[in-house]
Amino acid sequence: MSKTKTLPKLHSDFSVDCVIFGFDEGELKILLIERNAEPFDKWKALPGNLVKGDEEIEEAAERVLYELSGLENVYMEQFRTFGGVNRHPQGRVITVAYYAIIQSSSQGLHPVTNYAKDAFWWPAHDLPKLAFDHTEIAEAAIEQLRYKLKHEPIGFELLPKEFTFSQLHHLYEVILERPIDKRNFKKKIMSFKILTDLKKKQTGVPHRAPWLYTWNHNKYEALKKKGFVFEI
Amino acid sequence: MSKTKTLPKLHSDFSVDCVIFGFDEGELKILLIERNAEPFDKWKALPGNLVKGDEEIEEAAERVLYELSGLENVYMEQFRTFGGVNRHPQGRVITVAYYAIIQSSSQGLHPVTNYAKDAFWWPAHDLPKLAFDHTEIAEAAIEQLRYKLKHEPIGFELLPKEFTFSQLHHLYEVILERPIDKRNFKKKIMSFKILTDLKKKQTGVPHRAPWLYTWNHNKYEALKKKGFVFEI
DNA sequence: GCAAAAGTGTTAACTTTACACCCATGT
DNA sequence: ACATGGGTGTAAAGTTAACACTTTTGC
Repeated sequence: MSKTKTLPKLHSDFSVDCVIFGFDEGELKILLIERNAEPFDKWKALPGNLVKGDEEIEEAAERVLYELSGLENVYMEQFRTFGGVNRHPQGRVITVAYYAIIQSSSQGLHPVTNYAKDAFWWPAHDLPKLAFDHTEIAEAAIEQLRYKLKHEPIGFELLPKEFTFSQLHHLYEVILERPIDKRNFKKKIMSFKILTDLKKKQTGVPHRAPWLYTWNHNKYEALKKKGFVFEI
Repeated sequence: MSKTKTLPKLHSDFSVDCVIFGFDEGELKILLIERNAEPFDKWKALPGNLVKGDEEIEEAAERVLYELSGLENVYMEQFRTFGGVNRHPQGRVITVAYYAIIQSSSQGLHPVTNYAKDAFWWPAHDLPKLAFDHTEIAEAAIEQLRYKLKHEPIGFELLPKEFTFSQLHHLYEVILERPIDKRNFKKKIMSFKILTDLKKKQTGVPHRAPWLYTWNHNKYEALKKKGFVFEI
């Protein structure tokens, strides 16, 4: 018998949890579910699931998001792994946490599974008690989001494809929790040259109609290659 | 029988891997070991180990570092979890990767275990082929280190307690791989007021003796609380 | 006295901040 | 015509970048 054949078989049960951010009604929201199985039956929780034996971790995170929202190709990033010894009542289950950023939170969710019907948006600044260590995970994700917002152009991912300058401005003020000068903010964003002016105005507003913009992702990627760094 | 009692038992075998950085002979180095067990017997690898059932992940990373170096209370941070389906020949073993930064790499290692005797420093810019997916892990850690070096005062952790300005300057130039103006760099670092001037000079050098400084960790923490952000 | 690295200041270019009024639209 | 939010420019302050020579020490 060769040496390698005598090696013990190893096995992992581990999960992914997703902190899915949306921005709606002028505030940052997180998608929660109500569990309908033990452990923590009936508790609110982050969407998550065990990772299958033949599944890449990121695939699993994408699956969780897809089942809940019908969305694919969304901004998603692994940010930390949580593995407290007693975090899971069924044994040692570590969880790899991802955060995702999706557009237009109230509309546009097309859940694919049954259990997703109980998903709902919750204001990020006022989270309820969550199952497992999900409160800690969600808070870490919010911190991470704030950080990213300052250093990468991810704010656009939270807005509809066509958005106004005020929407973007508000988003930054709300998530970073500080006032930002409107004119200076516009100058800075414009100087990056990563927005396309759609040359059309929003309609149906009871005041001066604002111009619409869209984010030019390709242009950003091109600039980034040349060493450009986004900073607010 | 209550519902909870029927839940299946879950179990994880997972590991930590540590990318331990040192700075010596004017270059960035990584601590490697040569494995003396299957799988990947005789291969060079990152130090790492399975996490015990009742052990916190961070504890496990600290244990790995301690066994190899005798060091505790070292700058260490989890940076990503790697879980490719086929990364481990014995089954699905995901690994939580940490990087650590230690002072004065060539001296000062006091390994605690036997297997650590085969640990050695290797230049970070010229890594050999490593076991498992360790090459990918090490490269991700180097990228992370560069990033951190620009945004947090971790350069000091790589230097001896008492260091000269040139040492610090070199360290930044070498790790960031670009020339940095000596005078401007000094002005910037000094403006942060996180160094203590030891008012004594290095001795035994065949040229003008440089002043020695030490990093004032407490002062940095105090400033950070007031909103100060370190940026190079 | 020479080789080696340490130490030091000024100016111009650029970036950031502070700040207030008029404009377009719907009702 | 008025209420609502949209849109715009300038000047002062602060920061960053470029740049070269003199000093100290050991041999």
